Amino acid sequence: MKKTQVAAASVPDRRRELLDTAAEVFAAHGYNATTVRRIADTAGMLAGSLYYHFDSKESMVDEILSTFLDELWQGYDAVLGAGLGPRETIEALVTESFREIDRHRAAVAIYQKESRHLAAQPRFAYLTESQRKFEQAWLGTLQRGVAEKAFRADLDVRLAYRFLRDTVWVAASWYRPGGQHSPEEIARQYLSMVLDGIAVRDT
Amino acid sequence: MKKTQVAAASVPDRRRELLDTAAEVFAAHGYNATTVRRIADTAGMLAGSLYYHFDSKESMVDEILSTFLDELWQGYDAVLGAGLGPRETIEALVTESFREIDRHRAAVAIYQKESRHLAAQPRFAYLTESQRKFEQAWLGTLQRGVAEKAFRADLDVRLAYRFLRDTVWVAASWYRPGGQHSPEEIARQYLSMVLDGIAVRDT
Amino acid sequence: MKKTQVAAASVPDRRRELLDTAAEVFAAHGYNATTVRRIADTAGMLAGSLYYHFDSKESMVDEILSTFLDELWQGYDAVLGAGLGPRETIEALVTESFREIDRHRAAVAIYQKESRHLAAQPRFAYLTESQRKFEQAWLGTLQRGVAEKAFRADLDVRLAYRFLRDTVWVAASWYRPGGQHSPEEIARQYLSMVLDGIAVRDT
Amino acid sequence: MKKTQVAAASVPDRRRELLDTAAEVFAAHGYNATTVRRIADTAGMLAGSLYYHFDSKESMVDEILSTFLDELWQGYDAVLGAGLGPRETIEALVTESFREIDRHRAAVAIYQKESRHLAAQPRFAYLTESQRKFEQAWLGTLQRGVAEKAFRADLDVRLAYRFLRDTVWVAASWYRPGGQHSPEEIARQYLSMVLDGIAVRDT
DNA sequence: CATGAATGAGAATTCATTCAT
DNA sequence: GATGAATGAATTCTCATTCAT
Repeated sequence: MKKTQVAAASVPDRRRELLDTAAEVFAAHGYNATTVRRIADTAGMLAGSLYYHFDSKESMVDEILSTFLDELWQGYDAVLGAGLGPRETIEALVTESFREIDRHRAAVAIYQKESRHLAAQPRFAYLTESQRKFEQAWLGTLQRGVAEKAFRADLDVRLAYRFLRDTVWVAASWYRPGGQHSPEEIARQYLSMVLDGIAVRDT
Repeated sequence: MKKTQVAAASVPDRRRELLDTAAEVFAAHGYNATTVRRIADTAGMLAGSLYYHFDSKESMVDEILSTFLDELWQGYDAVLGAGLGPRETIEALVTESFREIDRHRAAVAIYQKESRHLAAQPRFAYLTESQRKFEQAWLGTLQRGVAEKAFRADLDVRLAYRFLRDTVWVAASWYRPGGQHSPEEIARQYLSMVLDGIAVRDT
Repeated sequence: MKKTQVAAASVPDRRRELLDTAAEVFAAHGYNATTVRRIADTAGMLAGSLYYHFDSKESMVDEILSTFLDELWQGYDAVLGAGLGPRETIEALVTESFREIDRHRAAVAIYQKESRHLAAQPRFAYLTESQRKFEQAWLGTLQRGVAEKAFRADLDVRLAYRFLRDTVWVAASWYRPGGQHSPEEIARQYLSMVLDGIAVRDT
Repeated sequence: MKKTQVAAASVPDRRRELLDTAAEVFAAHGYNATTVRRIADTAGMLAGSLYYHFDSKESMVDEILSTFLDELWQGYDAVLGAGLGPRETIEALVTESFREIDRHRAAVAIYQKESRHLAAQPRFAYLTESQRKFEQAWLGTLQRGVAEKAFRADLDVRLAYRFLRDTVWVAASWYRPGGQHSPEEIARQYLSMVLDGIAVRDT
């Protein structure tokens, strides 16, 4: 009985397993520098065998990135639809982002490093689209925050947007899941720096 | 005589010119994805001809990165040796960094994207070394700042270090020299966010 | 009991069915360009499953071609043994050929396109042998026809042989069974052209 | 001086030389079955080296076929524009065709065997276009011939067209330039058979 | 200094085939 | 009988690099 369950579950599992392996290798060495052979080696099979499961190396990144982005946007949309104030929205988005980094570190790292080149291909148009929604979400919240006097009026909002965006996502390049800080803890620290600064207040 | 002078002067100039071209292409497409042919095309010559000037593709990045780092450290060392307080040191380092981004945007972008894998090769050991000095300079200043109560005592200093470091350098990926903001202006804005936060203070 | 009968009968039927499918695909795309997977797809199974029925892709063409040639030679031998005059023999051979094209269009097309390279392998020696018998039958009949003054004395007989042979078999490349002309009708037209020419006679 | 001439001429010559080699191999083994390595071997170089001269295997056949068709149509257009009667037009077209077979045997053989598959790709649309012009030229001439009572009224003209077309071009599969018959001689014999038939006339 | 031509070591991908289930 | 997964050899193509001219 258990066997049946396992078998039933194992159909998509093999795929997922291989994609996780691929994501790890892509993240470590970069998409271009990663050979299909290396992925296969890591997965314990021959290069050609990967093609039973995937059409191409490209379709592997594709599936990795789109799966990640789907999940990311589920989280983001929940936050954005929750009717929070600007500061709380930023806090929630940052926290959600670190949770995603925790869950999909490899995918995030790939997204960081490769999305620019990949987005040039029609197949990856959704990367550009995601980028756009991203900007809209963060920039909009910042602008609302300035309007509602939650954020400083003297900020260059576009600069602040880039600052926030990069600050959060670059973390994927050094973050190691299972380390001493939980994603929530890191988010709290980041938010503290971003919102209140690192300088002691001159009161 | 003039000719000799011109010739003498133009030899390194040609080199520099080609390196600038190469840096631009490396920055735009990534080191691996950049073919020697593409660099040559951009420079208006054939791929093989580049080998009159350089030993290899690798030696091109090498020269690009080491030239950049040499200049960077000249600036950093001046700042670090000036006997400034922690906050002023951070301000000066950030400003200096944005000036470097302004002057060597391509080199900085390459450094960002490629230094991790390149550093694995002995030839690029200086990248790791630079990284170390980097960390020492920033982390040390932050720690001094906490000790001297210039920076908040409740910070995770390592986290703050990464935060600062990434925040500054990632800018190379979107910065365009000759835009509306001078590097000093951008530095001022960044520092304002980093030091005082983006939130309105509750006075 | 009935089941056994059906099963007994359906074993070779399934084989035939699969061979027909394979022949169709081979004819449409060429032997080399046809993947086992494509045959299997067309037959509604997976590539590996074909290997329950056949040893190899090669053995599929083999069976297709040899089955066809067996039947062809049965017809030819009947004609050649019937004691007809040269003109009548040619007429009968041409008619028989068009009937074969009608019945085994795919096999004929494969034979046309692939027999040359296949014949290089020992396994397909019978193709060369068939070729030889072919030449003997047609060339012999033509020579007999010239001797008996049924055919023009001024012909280059070898040329005429190739002319006839090609003329007939190439038809397999455009012939569609079930079209407006019956094979006998097409044979009649071909024979009319071949025997009497297309020009109006100047009498 | 001679050297300069040779050098000046050798630029396109190398290309042509390689294309001739490629055409020969394609014709002998089929486009698909021909590996790039084999072409390179025959040309005395390594497979990769071919890519200095050509973009792809496909672009090699492309150039082979289009060069051939260009020349063919030059000849055909001259014939078609000469204002000849139907019979003379057919005679001239057939003769011209055998001359082309003599000059471009390999290209013709490739055209015969591969144009059907190749024509499916947009890049080879000109094959379909050529096919169309072809049909128009031959079929038109035949119809005119019937109307002007040069050709028999009881012919199925479409059948006669295919008959003529195949009859002529298939010759490329066995024709060897430099054999005992000149192309003009072969054309004469073919025309004699096609126009007047192989049977002795009942006077 | 630069070109044209080639090398040779991979790279991604394809495919006939095998085999345990 | 058929499936799913894998193998391994071959194929096209890429690219850094070399070198005679």
